[in-house]
Amino acid sequence: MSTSLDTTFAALSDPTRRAILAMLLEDDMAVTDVAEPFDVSLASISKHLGVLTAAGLITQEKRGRVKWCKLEPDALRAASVWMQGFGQFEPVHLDAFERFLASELPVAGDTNS
Amino acid sequence: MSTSLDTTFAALSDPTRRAILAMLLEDDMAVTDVAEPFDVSLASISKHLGVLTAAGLITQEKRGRVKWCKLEPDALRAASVWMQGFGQFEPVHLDAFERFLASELPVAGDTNS
DNA sequence: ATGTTATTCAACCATACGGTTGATCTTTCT
DNA sequence: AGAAAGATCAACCGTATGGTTGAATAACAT
Repeated sequence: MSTSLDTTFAALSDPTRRAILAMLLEDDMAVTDVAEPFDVSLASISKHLGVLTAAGLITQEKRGRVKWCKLEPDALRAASVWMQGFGQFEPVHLDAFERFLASELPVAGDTNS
Repeated sequence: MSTSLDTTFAALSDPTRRAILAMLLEDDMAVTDVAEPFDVSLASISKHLGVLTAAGLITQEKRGRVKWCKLEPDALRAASVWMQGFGQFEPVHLDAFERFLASELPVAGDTNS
């Protein structure tokens, strides 16, 4: 299952995809609902979800005509281990994480890099 | 100083660049020496170093005609925090990190993704 | 049977990326 | 001064990426 670090990091390099992951952190979602907050076409989101799936960061399960997207946090483990090897980062403060999520929300149409 | 997660993750998505970072973990290096183990042109490595510099992952200082590359592990902090928010990854075993480094070494010309 | 909703496919476009080669610039060595 | 070493620049090439639109497929509703 473990896809390469190449794929993982490439998947994480896009802000839309990171925002999607953050959304899925709260709960599983249907493709249409994932797409709702973003200002791009559904097809584009579908592609992003494909990239995330290929990277193993999410899984998709079709139930009826709805395809549910589910976060797979374990896929981040390899990348996380790799990165932590470069510095003894102090244990994560949930606060810091919350701030990052906030700064990356898709909400408004601002193209905050 | 903090460049965007976009830039950081994109920089990390290339195996050559990750290998360069791993090399710099041991010691500062001149551009030519960085390039030595790789099977690509010096210009290509120079570009990679430019990407890493733009991402803040390394700094370059010219001394004489030699440009020294220095790892800046702090630049990984933001990305590390972001990732750890997605899972309660147990504290890093240095062993695991060593294994990753080994699996990513540029040594032979094998294109191990 | 027909329509509507959920999602993807296919073709296309512009831009970015990793690589190359050859010229260029700066610094050191003799 | 002239040559060699260290590194980047510039132009180019092929492929990948993120976006679009319109058609297609699949499942549910009437």
